[in-house]
Amino acid sequence: MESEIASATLKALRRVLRAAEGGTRRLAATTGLTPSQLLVLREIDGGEDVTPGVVAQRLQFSHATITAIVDRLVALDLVTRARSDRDKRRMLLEATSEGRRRLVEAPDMLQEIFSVRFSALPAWEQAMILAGTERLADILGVGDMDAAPLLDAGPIDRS
Amino acid sequence: MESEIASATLKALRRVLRAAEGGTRRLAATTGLTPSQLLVLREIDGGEDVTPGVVAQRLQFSHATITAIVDRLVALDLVTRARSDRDKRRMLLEATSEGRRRLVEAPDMLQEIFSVRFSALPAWEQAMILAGTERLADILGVGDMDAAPLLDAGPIDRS
DNA sequence: ATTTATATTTCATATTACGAAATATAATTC
DNA sequence: GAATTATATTTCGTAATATGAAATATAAAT
Repeated sequence: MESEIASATLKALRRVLRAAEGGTRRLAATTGLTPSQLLVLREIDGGEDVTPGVVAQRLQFSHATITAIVDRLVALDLVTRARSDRDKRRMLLEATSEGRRRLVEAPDMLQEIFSVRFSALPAWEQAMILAGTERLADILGVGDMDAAPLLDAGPIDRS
Repeated sequence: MESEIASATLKALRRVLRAAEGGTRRLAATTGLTPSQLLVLREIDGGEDVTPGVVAQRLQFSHATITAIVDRLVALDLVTRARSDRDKRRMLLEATSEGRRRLVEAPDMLQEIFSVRFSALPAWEQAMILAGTERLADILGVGDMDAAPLLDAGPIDRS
């Protein structure tokens, strides 16, 4: 027994997911990168002392997958690998200037939309959307990304 | 220059996307299917006279990709293929009883969680979330593809 | 010194995903 | 009604994604 309002919300949520999805794709297309490559490149550029392990954890991919994707990014001269001095087991990943350029050239679509369309809305509507989206995120039960990068521990099992 | 409220909304939106993504993955893991296989199986089970073309359109995959995934679902005895009598170019796809069983056994966790928690909220809050989510979907700019039957997270495109 | 833990890569393998070309059927046009 | 055009799906070749298990290397603990 599902209320009318709940199913309407789910429907809207699906639209949101679909739109976000499409955005990532179009974005990847414009950069010449695959979505996964783009995600990894962003993670690398977005943090300090980024290692393959950190990226894997953040994106919920296996280490082997990250290695393969970083291989490609290095081959494309978008990323460099260097051993850490402090702990020689670790590889430090950094975006090259070309890598950063690509990210700048193909900015986050969601962010774009928000800086344009969202800010065109009246304040009360912005507030309503913010409140609704935050509550929605709460309901779906994922903690704050900054605070808890690890809550979501469900790697895919393909056995 | 980005407003505080816009970036907060963006942040909440990212939490939502993350939750949806994680949900689909965990779900696929429990069924023993890959996320893509699960999405395709759902599309097939969820409609009437489902053809590869319809599935491709709904999920925004190429026909070739759908063919490959359906091949696997058929090999797993979760789906059957049969030529349409009306139009012999078309292949009608149907979930087998085993295919339906899998879907029932592994219901959409996100939807489940959502339904339970959402209905526990007071009516005014439900209304606010609905309004916010619908506006958000409008802003993100995708039309209402009405019957998109299920939460849709993460197929990959490499163009 | 040995053991245990951590970080990453290599390897083998399955799957995803695509575009282009091929195949088959249906609908349209002449 | 034959030729053309459109539609639906598959096949083919190819690249990338993603995994688990094993290998490698370093660090930390006993």
